[in-house]
This record gives sequence, structure tokens and C-alpha cells, in this order.
Amino acid sequence: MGRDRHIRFTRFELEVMKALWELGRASIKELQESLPEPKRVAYTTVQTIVYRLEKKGAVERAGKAGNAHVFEPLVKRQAAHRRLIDELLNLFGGSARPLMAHLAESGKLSLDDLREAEGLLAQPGKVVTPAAPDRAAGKKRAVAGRRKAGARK
Amino acid sequence: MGRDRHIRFTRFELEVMKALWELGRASIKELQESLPEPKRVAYTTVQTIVYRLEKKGAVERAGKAGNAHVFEPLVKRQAAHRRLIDELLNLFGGSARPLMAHLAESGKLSLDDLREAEGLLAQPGKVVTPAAPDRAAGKKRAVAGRRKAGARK
DNA sequence: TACAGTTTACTACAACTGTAGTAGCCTGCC
DNA sequence: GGCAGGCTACTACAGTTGTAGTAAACTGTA
Repeated sequence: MGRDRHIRFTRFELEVMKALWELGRASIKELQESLPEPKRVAYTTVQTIVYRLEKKGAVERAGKAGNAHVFEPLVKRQAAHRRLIDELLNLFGGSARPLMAHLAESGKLSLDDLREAEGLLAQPGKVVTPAAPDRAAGKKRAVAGRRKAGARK
Repeated sequence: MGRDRHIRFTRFELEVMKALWELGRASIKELQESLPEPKRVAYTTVQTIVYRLEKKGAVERAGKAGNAHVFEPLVKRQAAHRRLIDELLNLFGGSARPLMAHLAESGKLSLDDLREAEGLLAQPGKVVTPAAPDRAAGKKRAVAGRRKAGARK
């Protein structure tokens, strides 16, 4: 019965997950060091967060590097993001429109961004219906194939 | 020039604020009753949240209706939403693009939404200064009276 | 004016979060 | 084989959040 887990991340947990998603896999130390300057906390603090994430089933130990455990995310970035977005959307009454309006108003949205989104919507392969099997909301998480950290940014 | 502080809302606080924004002004009772069925909690629970919101400066008492206090939001919905969005955006590396991609992928975005956003961007009245270095998202988090020795328990 | 019902003001408290210290277990190195 | 250091496992603790109970204050009504 290990179906969909509705893991909820706290701010700091998200911060750590973000780092882990970025790195793909990492030791506590690496995670700590990858945290942006302003939020660089004690090693053991990061450790605690990672342990909690492990208990929540958001990460897992994937071998060791010397004496240190190496962790890997079990929850996919996409899934987590989607959840966050859904929550935000819900606050806006479920519609993306007000969100877009805000984005536009605050200058966070460029015409280019819009064009790209338009392109995505137009893509026939990207059926807008929940038909995509691979990226279907993490349901059957059979952790097996892990992909390298997406090279975005 | 109400330089509004960056008040951070918890999930439930947001829920209550949402109700208050919706109603404009309301008593505890009205707020409680306006909460969507599933999250209808005890009267005093709502009361506690409202009091906390008051302490945070997010709402204020605006007269009474009979024996009951009537509360009004001090924080504007827009401001709060913007903050939330900024946070989410930050998680996405600051760019709205991945956010849009998710929205598009999950079918939350329609072409109409895009058209509308485009319209907003085109509006000359809305000076969308892309140079607005308003990315000062929460840094000097002071706010909230530091009440010392609470010595609860 | 005396009540009964409605509200308010406080108080309580456990779970969750952020932050970190400490004792001991491994490992590579001499 | 013995150490120095890096890590791991635990433990700690205060502040935040979710949830609510209770006694005292207020108010409209008979």
C-alpha cells in the first residue's frame, strides 16, 4: 500500500530538496555547502532535515562515498512543483488567470515566456489531457531509473 | 505610501484571510461559517487564528456588529498573493518560464489565459519596468513582536 | 432588571519546524 | 595498530501552528 504520498515540504526542506534535485545525489556535506550563502546553516541542521526527509520518504540513501552516505531524491522535482503550484492555484480560486495577471503586473512575465508557453500548448505531443504516461503525477513510483539532474538554468 | 511589511501566513491563516478578503469584513462567526465544509473547524479555532492575524497586523477590528467584533483585512490580497508567487518563483530559479511550463503541461493554462496576459503586457498604462529590482523578497524579516519568556507548559 | 445565549479573552497543548550540540563509529594514513 | 578527523546517530529545545476548552463579559428580551 505504498501509493501516492502527499508529502508536504516545509520551506527549509524544500530548500534542501532543491539542492538535491540540482545535484542529483549528494552527501550531507555537499548539500550543506551548496546552500546559498544566506541560508548556510550548521552541518547537523542540514543533517536533521535530510533525516526528516528520509523519514518522510522524500529521499533515500544510495550508497556511500567513503565514510559518508549519499542521498538521492525519491520525489521528483516535477511532482513537488506541481503540488506547490496546485496549492497556489487553489488560493486563486483554481484558475491560472489571476496568477498570470500578477506575473504580468510585477514584470515577472515576458512576452517570450508567453510565446514559449503558447508553443507548449500547441505541441501535439504534449496533449493537455492527463494522458502522458511517463510524467503522470508520480503514482507508480517504482524507483529504478533515475535521471541526472536536469540541466536547466 | 504604505510600505507593507512582509507578513508570512501559514496555510490556515491564508484560508482565513481568503475568506476575509472575500467578505470584505466579517465577524469571527461569519468567517467560521464561510470556511469550506471540509475545513470547518471550531469557532474558537478560527478565533485564535484571527487573533494571531491581528497580532501580526494582517487584520484589524473595524467596529462591532451587536456584541461581536468585525474584522477587516489590513493586508491586501494582491500583496499577499504577490509574495506567495515570488516565493514559488524563487523556487523555480526566479523565472516564470518553468512555472508556465508546468501550468501548460497540467492543462491549467489555456490559450485564452495567454492572450489575456499578453494583453496585460501590452497595456501602456501598466508600466512593466523590467528593470524593477523589486526582487527584494523577504530579507530583513523583523516584524512580529518578540515576546520573550512565554514559559508555556 | 434578571436571564440566557452569544462573544470575548485567555489558556492549553501536542505536533511540527528550525537549529544545533555531543558522543561515538569509521577510515585513511603513518 | 593507533590516531585524527570527518560522519553518523541521537538528543535537545525553543518558537510556530493547528485545535480547542473555559470562564467571564456583553446584550437583547421578557
